[in-house]
Amino acid sequence: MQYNLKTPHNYIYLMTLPQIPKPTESELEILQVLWQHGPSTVRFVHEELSKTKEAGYTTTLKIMQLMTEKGMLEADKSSRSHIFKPLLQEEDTQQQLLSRFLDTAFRGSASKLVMQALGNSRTSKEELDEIRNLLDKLEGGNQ
Amino acid sequence: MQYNLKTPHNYIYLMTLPQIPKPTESELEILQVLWQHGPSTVRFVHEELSKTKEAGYTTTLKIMQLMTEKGMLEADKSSRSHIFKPLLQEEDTQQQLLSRFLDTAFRGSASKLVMQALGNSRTSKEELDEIRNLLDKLEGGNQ
DNA sequence: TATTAACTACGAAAAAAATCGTAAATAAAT
DNA sequence: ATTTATTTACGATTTTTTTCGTAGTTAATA
Repeated sequence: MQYNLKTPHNYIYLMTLPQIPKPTESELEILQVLWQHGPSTVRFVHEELSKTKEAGYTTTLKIMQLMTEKGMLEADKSSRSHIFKPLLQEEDTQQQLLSRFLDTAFRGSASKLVMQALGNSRTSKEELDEIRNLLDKLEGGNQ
Repeated sequence: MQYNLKTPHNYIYLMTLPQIPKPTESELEILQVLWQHGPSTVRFVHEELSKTKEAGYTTTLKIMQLMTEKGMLEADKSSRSHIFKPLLQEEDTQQQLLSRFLDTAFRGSASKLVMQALGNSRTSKEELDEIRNLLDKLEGGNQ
């Protein structure tokens, strides 16, 4: 089952669904690999993580097994190398994390966060234009 | 001593300063109170936190003491109720947390983060204009 | 002055995350 | 058919973070 919070009547699901705990940083790293590359084996995920991080294979395995217990992943065990797919949607999770991060790190000020994010990272002209479009839309509808 | 990463020659300090560990979420909550209200007693911080959170007084005390050991806070012990002030600057810390969050949650895509942040929080016209100004500046200097 | 209240110090424990070793099973290679 | 390699299962340990109780000190109050 996928937790897609954007289906119609999602408020009903939101109330009845078991609460998905916030992924830890290690869990998020694993989710990123799965979101980016699709359902994968532990081996693959571990290789990906090893590019930027030092960790034992069984550590990655263990975390992924725990994530499965927690309902974050689903394991297809039909072949020997189990294939894990994320049950959390990337955007939903990002939204959830962002809203929390915004509160704890920026005391809820989205504009401060945005200013810092833009100020300190090279963002392409295309992306900046995209943001400008969004601004237009927002200012139009706002007041 | 204040860790102001924006002083001249900060690269020298950056290399010689002991590494300040990333504050945990509880630590960040405490820092927020201190940043917002200035140097404060444990009692005050604890009262503030209690508005939104359940926790024992000694818990807050302990965390603040640990933060002092770690070099995040400085305690003025001249009066009985110690007065703690943050040694981490708000903006520096936010920048550090943001850059990490950007990587782990948004795989480094600032524009995605910005779009989601703006899309899902009511931001005033004034703030939107401020962001637009920044966009202008960025696109000017970019290419 | 005696009692009560508010603090800090400190240790210990509980909870949450991450790490790792080893055994058992399965597949692949020789 | 053996041997070797890969994989999962699982328990145990370590590390980090949070929580709390208690003792001792200082200040305030009766």
